[in-house]
Amino acid sequence: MSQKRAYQDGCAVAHALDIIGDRWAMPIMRELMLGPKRFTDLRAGLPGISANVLTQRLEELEASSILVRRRLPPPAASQIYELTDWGRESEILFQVLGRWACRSPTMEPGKPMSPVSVILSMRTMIDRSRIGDLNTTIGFRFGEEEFRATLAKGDVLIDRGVAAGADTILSGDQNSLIAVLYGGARYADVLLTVEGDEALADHFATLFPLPPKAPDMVSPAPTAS
Amino acid sequence: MSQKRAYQDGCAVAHALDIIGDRWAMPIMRELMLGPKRFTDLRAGLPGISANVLTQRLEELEASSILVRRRLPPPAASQIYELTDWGRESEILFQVLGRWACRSPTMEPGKPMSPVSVILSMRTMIDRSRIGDLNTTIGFRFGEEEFRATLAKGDVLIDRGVAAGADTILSGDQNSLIAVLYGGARYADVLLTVEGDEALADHFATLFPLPPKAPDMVSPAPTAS
DNA sequence: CTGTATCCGTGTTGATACTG
DNA sequence: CAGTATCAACACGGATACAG
Repeated sequence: MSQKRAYQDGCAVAHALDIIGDRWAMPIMRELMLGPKRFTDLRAGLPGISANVLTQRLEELEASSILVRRRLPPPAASQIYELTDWGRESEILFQVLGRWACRSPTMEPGKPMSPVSVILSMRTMIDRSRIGDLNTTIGFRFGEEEFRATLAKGDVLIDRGVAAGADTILSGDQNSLIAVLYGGARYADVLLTVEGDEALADHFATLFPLPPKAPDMVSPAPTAS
Repeated sequence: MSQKRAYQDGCAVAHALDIIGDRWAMPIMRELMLGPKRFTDLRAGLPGISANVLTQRLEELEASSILVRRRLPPPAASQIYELTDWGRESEILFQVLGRWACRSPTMEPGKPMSPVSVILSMRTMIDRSRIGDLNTTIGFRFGEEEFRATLAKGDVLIDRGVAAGADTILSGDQNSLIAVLYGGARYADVLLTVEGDEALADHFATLFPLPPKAPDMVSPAPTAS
């Protein structure tokens, strides 16, 4: 007889919080954003979550039509979790939330990130105006997971995909890439291997400017007339 | 010695959830979005919150530089809570969250909203392309709170402000306005009083189109090569 | 009147162990 | 691999009492 705790509020934001405001809900969605995953793969990208909580969140997210559970065809008889179209449209939430939060006065860098987080952060933070006439492909290998960034016509597409064949391939620890993109580190100083065009890899690292930190104060007077 | 539960995750979204992911944190920010409020005013806009939880959230939000606590000058010796600049910049979170959530297959309308929620929903949902060359002011009176919408040059500004002097003034129950704007109800059928230009009030109500509901399914194949 | 502190019943969360 | 069961710790909501 567990009536789920809910804001009794007509506000759409309150409804959003009712369905994705529970602990771990959004990180789970994040891990599925670049393609379906199995239960165990989800746990790997969510250090600290326990199996029972993951089970419960998956049920709730399925009930909210954010994801669906599918059984793979016979050869691999396992289950996978996959975002619905509407669930995938929530990526804008992650982008806006990420852009706002990275300016937090209390955010401290250096904590580990999952491969999917790193790729999504690139999708969020890349400055398209800096792409210019770059026309190239960059591959990423983080553990078992592979991704690819395609830059062309001043735009970029970053997605899951085979790294082989890219003009440059970055392999190793995804956290090291964060240190390079946002922390000013050089590839030589971190746990990343660069194969192929090294100049391209260096240029790529300049496409991710960090916005300035927010001052923790309130400006003159918002006025309530 | 209570170390606050936190995702140990470098992802900026995880940091965002660490500071605004707790229950009631975002609704509190919402209530402050249109100007500072006192403790008791906050409770009024947040039915269901208990005093101790509100106190705790206010402390945490202050520690995160989202709001500041100020003591008003002598005459009214009470405290107010006010968003910082960065806190106010979080409105984009509410807008994106609201636009995404109002398409939820499981959202049911009709639940009560606070005056601030209603005003913020207008800021979020108004379709600027429908404003045309309207040049007018509309006032709102919900209980003690007054707001004003100024339409000019194809744009709109909606804020706290005295309703008197507007071309049309809508007074009464804020939930009734929701029914008119998004539910197709007419002013005559709800608990709202229209003073002034009634045709304007009717036209105003057509500026808030609802996006279509999301189907609860997943499209063909996102491909994970 | 405006908050703050404390207690208590309950539900949620999280760690470990275990089963199909 | 994919979860379920159990149990301890914590967070929440409500009530009450208290301080400026």
